[in-house]
Amino acid sequence: MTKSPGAADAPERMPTIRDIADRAGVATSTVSRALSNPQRVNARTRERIEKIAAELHYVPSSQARGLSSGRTGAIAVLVPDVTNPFYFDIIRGTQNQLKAAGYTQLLVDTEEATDVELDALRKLRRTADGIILAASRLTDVQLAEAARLQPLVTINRATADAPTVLIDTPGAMVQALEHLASLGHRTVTYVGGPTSSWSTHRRWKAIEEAAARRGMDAVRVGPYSPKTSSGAAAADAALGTGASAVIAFNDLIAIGMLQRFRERGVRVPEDVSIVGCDNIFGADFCNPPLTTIASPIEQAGRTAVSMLLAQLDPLRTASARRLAVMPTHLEVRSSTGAAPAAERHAG
Amino acid sequence: MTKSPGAADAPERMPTIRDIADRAGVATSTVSRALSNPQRVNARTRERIEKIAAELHYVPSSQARGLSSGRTGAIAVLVPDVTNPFYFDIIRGTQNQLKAAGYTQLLVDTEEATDVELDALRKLRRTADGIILAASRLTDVQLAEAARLQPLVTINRATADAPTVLIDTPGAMVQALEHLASLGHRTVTYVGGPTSSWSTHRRWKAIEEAAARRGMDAVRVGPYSPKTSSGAAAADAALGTGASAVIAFNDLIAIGMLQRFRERGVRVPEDVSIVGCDNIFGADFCNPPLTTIASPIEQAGRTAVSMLLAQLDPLRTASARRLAVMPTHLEVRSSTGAAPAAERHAG
DNA sequence: AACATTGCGGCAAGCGATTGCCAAAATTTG
DNA sequence: CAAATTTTGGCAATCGCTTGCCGCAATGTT
Repeated sequence: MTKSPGAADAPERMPTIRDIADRAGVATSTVSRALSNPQRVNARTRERIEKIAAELHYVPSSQARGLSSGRTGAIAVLVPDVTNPFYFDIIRGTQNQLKAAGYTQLLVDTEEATDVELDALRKLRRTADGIILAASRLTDVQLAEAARLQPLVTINRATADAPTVLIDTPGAMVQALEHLASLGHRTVTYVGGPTSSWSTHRRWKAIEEAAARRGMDAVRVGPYSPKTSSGAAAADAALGTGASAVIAFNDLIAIGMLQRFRERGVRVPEDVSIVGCDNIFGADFCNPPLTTIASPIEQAGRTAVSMLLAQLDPLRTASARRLAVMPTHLEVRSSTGAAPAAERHAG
Repeated sequence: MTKSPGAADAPERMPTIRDIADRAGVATSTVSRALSNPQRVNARTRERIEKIAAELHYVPSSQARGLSSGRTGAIAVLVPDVTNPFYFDIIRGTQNQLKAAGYTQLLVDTEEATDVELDALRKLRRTADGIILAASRLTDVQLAEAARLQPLVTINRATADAPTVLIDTPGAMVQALEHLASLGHRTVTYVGGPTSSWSTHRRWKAIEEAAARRGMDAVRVGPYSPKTSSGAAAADAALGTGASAVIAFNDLIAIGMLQRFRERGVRVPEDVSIVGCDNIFGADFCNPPLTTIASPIEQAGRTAVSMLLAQLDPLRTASARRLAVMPTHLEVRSSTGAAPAAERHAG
């Protein structure tokens, strides 16, 4: 006896396709087909095989499967910062949809850095069947190259080279401006996000144009890192512009500004109005609750997954949508109010 | 000519260990060793190989590597709800540490459901080298079985069968109680979390005991789902108990309660004091800012990774820590205050 | 100088699936 | 009932890498 029977308490070997084949008295290829290509095999043998597989608690090795088939069953989701609540919503959306489709989600934080992003992308060519790239920091050329090498969908980063899910925040910026104008504001300052962010430029452009159209003044400050901690500097800078209203790149900055304004005794919205962007967790219960630009972010994540999956499926790839634009709207809460008298006279 | 040269714009085949071997004029085994077992090969040949690998932008196939070596290079992190900000901090911590160690993070949402958790665990035996199980809903037996089958570390769920990272919230509950007592509160109600949560029982027990010791009354309401939306019901129930102070299972519920209290015209902290738990994003800027139990959650994630990695490493596995307790402290903000007069007299 | 070590690299057998090709069996067709 | 098809299942080659084993060469030991 080399081993006492029953003492098999060691890291039990997992059953393989072969164990099933032996028990069923068929070849491994038949088992493989029965399990992943059901119509290729007789219904009765398939059932028998499935039964045995279930008894054995068989779980296919995605490794082996991936090696021979080329598919990995995993989709990577790249976000600039896992810390940012905005991406949480995206992650939640992708997670849901991916799980439903039987895919595994690989979560990668690119640290808002282009090189980390490129590096991850390169490594993932092997590991993932496709990529969802949120708020990419890549240049157009880099993005095109990446899209050429692997199936990819971008979120909030338009490109002709890959399907894209856009959140129409620029459109909502116009709403925000109108909202502020109707409250009597004549000048607005935009608190910009990271220079590498495609969105911040889009938003500023939208604001600039809309402001020009309605004869308002718009100035920009920044860039600021999208964190609440940037809010203090942003608030001080905004105050420096003398504007009575500010639109922030995102809610994180806006919430940070709220706190700074309080410290400095600046009342919101009496002295200054502020609108954020993204309607993140917390925007509704901060003090005062933040007027912000809301959109179905989680759905953006889900949509991105659908588009990617369509791209992966040779049958649907042709008919796949290349662009989805998520609607946005201005969620008016208490951080915006009538412009102070001084501002109105100046106008 | 079967193919026009240079027209290789198709999904380029990725270089393999073999391409490198050919160029370097060595066997694939040498390349393999040079790349993943450097001291096993001569420095000069190693350098040569590394150089060629770099030129080719070689990326090893984790699939193939995993298949032959048994290791996958991935660690799965299971959380009950990716939506919950508390887990965000954990995820951030694990993500950091895993990336630093060269591992890939697989994020899985178990939807607070035991069967989903078990199912994921089973599938992951093949896919991941180890598991980090946050706030597991498993029974002791299930957990023991899981730990037997694969390397695993739990967070906030003690068990003798696997290394554990505990956040000492019960300890902080005592602090919270003392804090409330010193403010004149005589009775406190605990708003419980999900029945399947191990933490909620631990916390209640700690409160019960501490309250008994200092002659306070403690009652429990619940269970409630850990979401802000549960706050309304929780707030109403808490009001029903007549207690002047409440300790909530977590900040999510506490923040939801804050909103409900405002709706009902109950002032915080004048009429009722409330303390949360976890110090999540938002606890500092809600209205009023929440007194809560804080701890280095992100570090808990990092520690869990370290413990798991130690377990994976045969050299360190013996010396590995089996238990880490993260310190906690009461972060006093504005949601707690002196007990209303009625309460003080009653005491 | 003869022998024992050690260092370095190659050979080849897997790891667990998938899949192209082929042949036997079952079914349809003329 | 034979020929033509279609089903069904097996064989065996891969996928890209790791690793045990072996042997040669270089170094170290008396």
